[in-house]
Amino acid sequence: MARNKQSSPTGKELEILNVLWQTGPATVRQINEQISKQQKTGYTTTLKLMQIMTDKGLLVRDGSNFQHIYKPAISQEKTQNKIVGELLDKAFAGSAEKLVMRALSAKKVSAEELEKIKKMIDKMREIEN
Amino acid sequence: MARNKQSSPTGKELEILNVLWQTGPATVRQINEQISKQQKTGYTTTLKLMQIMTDKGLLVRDGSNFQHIYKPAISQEKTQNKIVGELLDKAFAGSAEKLVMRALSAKKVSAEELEKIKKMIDKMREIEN
DNA sequence: TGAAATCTACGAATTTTTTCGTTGACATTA
DNA sequence: TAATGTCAACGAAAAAATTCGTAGATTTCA
Repeated sequence: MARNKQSSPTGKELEILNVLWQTGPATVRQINEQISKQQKTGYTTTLKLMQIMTDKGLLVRDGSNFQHIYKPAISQEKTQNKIVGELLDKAFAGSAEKLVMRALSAKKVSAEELEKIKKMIDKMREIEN
Repeated sequence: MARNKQSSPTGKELEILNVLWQTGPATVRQINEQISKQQKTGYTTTLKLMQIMTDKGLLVRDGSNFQHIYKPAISQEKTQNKIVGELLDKAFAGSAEKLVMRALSAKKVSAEELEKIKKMIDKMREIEN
């Protein structure tokens, strides 16, 4: 039975979701191969995790064939929003500005991307006024 | 004995660190009171956690008095950087731009703060060139 | 001083997350 | 069809994170 609304996915769950978001619906084996590139993981480990995730409502399974095909039940966008929301509370006292500042300094961002961000800010300010 | 370099603090650990960063060095009780505002937590639970954190090197303890005084052993800045770095990998495929976009849309940011961010971006672009 | 309150230390239990071995069903192909 | 390989289900174990009860030390103050 599907469980209730959850908080953010755990680390491994997120890894699995990432593969699915990037490559589309996939079998356990395909996902396990991707995951194992970074950190070798047993097949049944990934399988179990994905079964649990299905139970939680994080994944949807098509079991009509021998090989079950999984896909995310939640969008990357929504998940990212949830994660960022939780992070804001947990580590940035709710200040999105502080988080943005950290993100900008944590990693090199291309001039092009910086431009996109500025545009976004301008758009937000229009709405504000 | 102090343990090795860690990955990001766990959820509860972060809660404790937040209190310490915000209010400065404190006793277990003071911290427990703050934490319990959001989610009731037993005194010994917090105590134990803080002892473990001290062991891990996340906190420093002054035990010269009856009431031990704890303070963070790591700066908020460094911790935030680490957390954001991990988050980038885990949930944003390493793209700081995407994270920034999410953060901006996840929470209302004041015009003033938006301005600060723009300034930061401009500064970064100067360095870039 | 002695009862009550407060504190740390410690061990252990609980919960959550992650891992994996085994089993039996189905598929492939020689 | 028989051997071989792939798969999902399941239970259980291991690891990590969190919680708490109890005991003994120190402080407070009536």
